[in-house]
Order: sequence, then C-alpha cells, then structure tokens
Amino acid sequence: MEQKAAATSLSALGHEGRLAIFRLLVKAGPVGIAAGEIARRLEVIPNTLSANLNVLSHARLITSRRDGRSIIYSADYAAMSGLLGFLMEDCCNGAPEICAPLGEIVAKAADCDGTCLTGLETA
Amino acid sequence: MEQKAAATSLSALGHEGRLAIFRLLVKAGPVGIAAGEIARRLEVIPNTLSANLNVLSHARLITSRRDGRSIIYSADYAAMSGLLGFLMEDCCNGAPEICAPLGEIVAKAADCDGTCLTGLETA
DNA sequence: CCCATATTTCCGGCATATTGGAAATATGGA
DNA sequence: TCCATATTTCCAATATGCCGGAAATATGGG
Repeated sequence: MEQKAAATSLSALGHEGRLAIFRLLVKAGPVGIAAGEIARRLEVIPNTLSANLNVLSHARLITSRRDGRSIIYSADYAAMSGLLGFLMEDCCNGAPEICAPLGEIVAKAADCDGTCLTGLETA
Repeated sequence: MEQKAAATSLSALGHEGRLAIFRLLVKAGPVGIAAGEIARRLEVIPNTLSANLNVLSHARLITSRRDGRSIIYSADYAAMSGLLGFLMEDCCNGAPEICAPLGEIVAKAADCDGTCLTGLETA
C-alpha cells in the first residue's frame, strides 16, 4: 500500500460517524449489514449515512452488494490488514526493539480468541 | 481508547503530509528529529510543518522536547499501539476467524526482526 | 401500473482545514 | 547587547468537508 492510499483510508476513518460505521461492519463480519439497518442502529439520517458509506467505499475499506431492495455493506478485511501492516512496517524497519508495546497489544488482541491470530508461533 | 480519541488520531494521520511526518518519526525512534530537520527532509515550509506537528501533537501521536534552539519531536509508540489495538479488538470481538489475514500481516511484520514482536508465542 | 420500501443524488449553507507570507518568540554565541 | 538560528504564531484567502431537506432512482409486491 502506498502512502497516498493509506492517507485516504485513515482520513476516511478519521471521522467519528464513519469510524462507528466501520467498526459495526467489522463486528458484523462478511455477512455485512444493510444500509437501512446501519442507519437504524447508529441513529443516523439516511442521506448522511449514504455519503459516509460512499467515503468508506471510495477508500476501499468497505464493499457493497445489492440484495433485493437493500444494499449490503461489508468491511474489507484485506484492506484493513494492509493498512495496519503499512503502519507497522515503518516501526519495524526503523527501530525493531521499540515495537515491543505493539507486540503486546497484538498479543492482547490474540487473547480474545484462540483462533484470532493463529500461526503467530511461527513468526 | 475511546472512539472519539481514535477518530482524532486517525484524522490526524489521514493527511499525506502528516502521515509522512509520523512515519519519519516512527522510523527515527525515541531519539526523535528536530523540526527543522523534518522540514528539510520532507521539503515542507516551516510554518506549515509547525501546524501539522501541532495537529499530531494534539492527537497525542507525537511528543516534543526542547534541546537548545531546536525542538525534537518523537513518535508516541504507546499511542500508536493503543490505536492499532483499538482497531484490532473490534475484529476479534466480532468474528475472530476473520482476523486470519491480520494475523498474517502481523507475522510478516514480525519477520522484519526477531526482536520486533517477541512474546507472541505466549498468546 | 401503482405503491411502498430502500437508497442515493442533488443542492445550499455552514463550519472547519490548509496554506504561505510576515511577524513574533526563544535560544545560544560573539 | 547584538545577531543568527530555530520554531511558532498570527492572519487572510482559499479549499474542502459536513449536514440535512427534498427529489430522484431502483426494486419488489399487489
């Protein structure tokens, strides 16, 4: 991921409303959530939601598919991984010993479920 | 980290110039870089740089200290960890099996140096 | 075809962000 | 004290972002 794309993604997430949308979609998983359902859960006006979904979509952070009259949005996990990797590689390239706190937070995240970050033992 | 603070941090990083500054500081490590040196390396005008450093500082992503006539800026690794953790916890809480790509990117980052993400074996 | 639902697009006003020039502040050295 | 360096602050112009009302588009059912 190049820097410009990363900035676009970060900018898209740098808005409380959009961050809430993205987090909701991340929690929902690949099944996704219909736009109207998102609006109901987050209590936002449809047109504003649509604009924010458009920003997230343009930043490649979410995808959409039509299902009847509804449009289902889902988080793009590959894009999310790419973004996190982009931020982490800087740290490692420059001063590996400094990344210990990062390792800790990752380990903590891994604690949430044994299957979440499997395969790390090989690292 | 609460959502509002996370959005502030992400918004600060969602600007190509500021992202470049932050990445430079992350690579520099705790030693940090003087404002003037940052301006020279990134070829930005001092006052614009100062404004952007202020945004990053207000978002708690960087810290500063005076050294003679220079002001040295450093990345705040704890804040960075907190931000990454905030984004990752959503994923794990919702659909752990989906986070495999995240685990891979973390493992890849760990490859950069054996000491980067030590302690993960215990996760 | 007509209607209800779902979502987006259009539009205008308002708020905030970004930028660079110029001046102000702070530090250290002669 | 005077000067050079380093950085910030002030300011104004411009640009961009955000929001909500109203209208338009798309789909499915009767």
